Amino acid sequence: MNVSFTAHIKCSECPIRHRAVCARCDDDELQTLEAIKIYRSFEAGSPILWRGDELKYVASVVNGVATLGKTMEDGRTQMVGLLLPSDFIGRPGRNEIEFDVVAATDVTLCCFERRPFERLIETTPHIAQRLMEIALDELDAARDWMLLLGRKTAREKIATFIEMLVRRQNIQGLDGASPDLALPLTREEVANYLGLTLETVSRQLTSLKNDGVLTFTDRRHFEVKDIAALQEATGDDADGGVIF
Amino acid sequence: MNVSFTAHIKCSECPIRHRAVCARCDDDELQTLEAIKIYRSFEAGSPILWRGDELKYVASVVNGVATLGKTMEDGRTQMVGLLLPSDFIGRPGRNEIEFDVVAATDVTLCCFERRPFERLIETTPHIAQRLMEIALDELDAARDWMLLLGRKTAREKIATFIEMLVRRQNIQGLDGASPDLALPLTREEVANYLGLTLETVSRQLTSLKNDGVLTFTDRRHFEVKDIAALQEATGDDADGGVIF
DNA sequence: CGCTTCCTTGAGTAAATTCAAGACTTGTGG
DNA sequence: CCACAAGTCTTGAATTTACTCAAGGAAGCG
Repeated sequence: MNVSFTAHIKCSECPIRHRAVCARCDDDELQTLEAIKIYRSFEAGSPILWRGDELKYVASVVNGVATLGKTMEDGRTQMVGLLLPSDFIGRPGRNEIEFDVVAATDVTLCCFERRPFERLIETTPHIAQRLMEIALDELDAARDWMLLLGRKTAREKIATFIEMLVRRQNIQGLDGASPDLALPLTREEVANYLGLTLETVSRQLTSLKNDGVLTFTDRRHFEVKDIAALQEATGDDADGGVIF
Repeated sequence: MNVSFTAHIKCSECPIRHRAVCARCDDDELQTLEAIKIYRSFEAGSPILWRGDELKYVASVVNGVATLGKTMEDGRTQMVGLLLPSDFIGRPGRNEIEFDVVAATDVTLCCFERRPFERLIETTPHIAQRLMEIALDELDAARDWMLLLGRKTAREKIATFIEMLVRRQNIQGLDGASPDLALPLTREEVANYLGLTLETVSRQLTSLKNDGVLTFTDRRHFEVKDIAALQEATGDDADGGVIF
C-alpha cells in the first residue's frame, strides 16, 4: 500500500503551522480547519495526482518532498516546482490539476476537501490573504527558475539548485543538527528540474566535488565545504536572485 | 519626452474592462477605482520600471506590449513575462519591483497608487478575488514557459511563441480585421523570451517561412498560412499546454 | 544621402546530449 | 551469507544543437 491515512496531529503542534496556508489564522479559524483536515501519507515514488485528475482535495505538504511536473507527448518532462514542507498543492477555483504531482520521498499531506475549503476562503480573509501571498511567492520562484532554465549553464544550474536546497533546509528546524544535507531527488529528477540530462547532472556534481565545493557522504547526502564558491558558481549577484 | 499623462477614459468604456483586475467590479466599485486611477503612456523602447525601483504604482496594461525581464551581472537577460492588454504590473504587499519592465511598443497603463490600492484590496473582495485569479493564471503561464525553456527545441520554442501570439491577439477585438498579426518584439527580444540567441530566432523564422507555415508582410507583421503545421511544430499535444 | 539599428546568412566552435559500457547499492531469494 | 537482479550512478566517446563570430543587406530616420 503506498497511500495511507495518518493519525491526526493538532494544528497548534504542527511543524508548518507558521508557514503554511494557515499561518495567519487565529485559534478560532484553526479550529475550523482542524475539523475538515485529513492527513494522508504517500511512499517515496508513488504518484499523488496525475494531470487531468479531479482536484478533490487541496493540501499542504507537512513533511517530505513532492515534485510538480509536466510531461510532453514524447516523454520529455520538466519539473516546474519542488514542493517542500509548508508548500501548497492545488488551485482553488479549478477542478482539474494541470500537473503530475509525485512523492519524491515519503510525504505526508494535510488535506482539505476542495469545496469546503473554497467556501472557507470566501469567509476567512486570513486564509485568502495567505493563499495570495503563497501564489505570489511561487510566481516569483517560477520566474527566477525561468532565468535559470533559459540562460544559465549546466554548472550554474546545479550550483543554484544546491544553494536553494541549503537555504530551504536551513529555514526548517534542522539548524545545529548534522551538517550534511539531504538531496531529496535522484539524478534524473534533478535533471528534470534543471532542464538537463542525468549524465550532465552527474558530471557537474562530480566537478563541484573535485573543485572542493561539495563532499558526498553517500549519493543522497552531501556537505557544502565552500559556500562562497557555491554562491559564486550560481551566476547570481551577491544579494539578488533569491529563489525561495 | 517618453513618458506622458493621458486623457481620462471612463472605466465603463475601457477596452480591458472585462479582463483586467477590475473585471468583477460592480458600478459602485468602478466609481472608486475611477477616482484613483491615472493613465500614463510610454514610448516604445522606454523603461517603465527598473529592478529595485520603489513600487509607487500598480497598473494594468491598457494597450501596447511591455516586457518583464531579469538581467544577470554579465548581461545575459531572460524575459519572464510578456505583458499584453489587461495584464497586471506590480505586487501588492511589496514595495520594490523585482524585474525590469520595458515598453516594447507604445504602451498605455492604467495606474493606481499602491497604498490606496492595497487598502482597496482589503475592503473589496471582488478586486482581491480577481487579483488572485490573475496571479494563478500567471503562475500557470510561467510553468508552461518553464517547460518550453527547459525542454523544447528552438523550432518548438518559436512555434509555441507564435501560436501564443495568435491566440492572445485573437482574444482581443481584432477578429475579422486584417489577417496579419503583429510581432511586437524585435528578434533579440524574442530571443530573450525564448532562451535563444537572436540568430537562432532569425533562422527558425526563416525556416518556418520556407516550410510554408508563415509568410511575412514585413519584419514586424506575419500571417499564419498553416495553423495545423504550426500547432504540430509546438510539440504540445492537441488540447493541452495552454499558455494563456 | 548617410547613419544607425535591425535582421539575415554563413562558417566554425562549444556545450550539452546521445549512446554505450561498466560500477556501485540495495534488496531478494537461495 | 552469498549470488544475483534491478535500479541508480559514473565515465568515456561521438554527435548534435544551438552559439559565437563575422560580414553584409534591408529598413528607418535625421
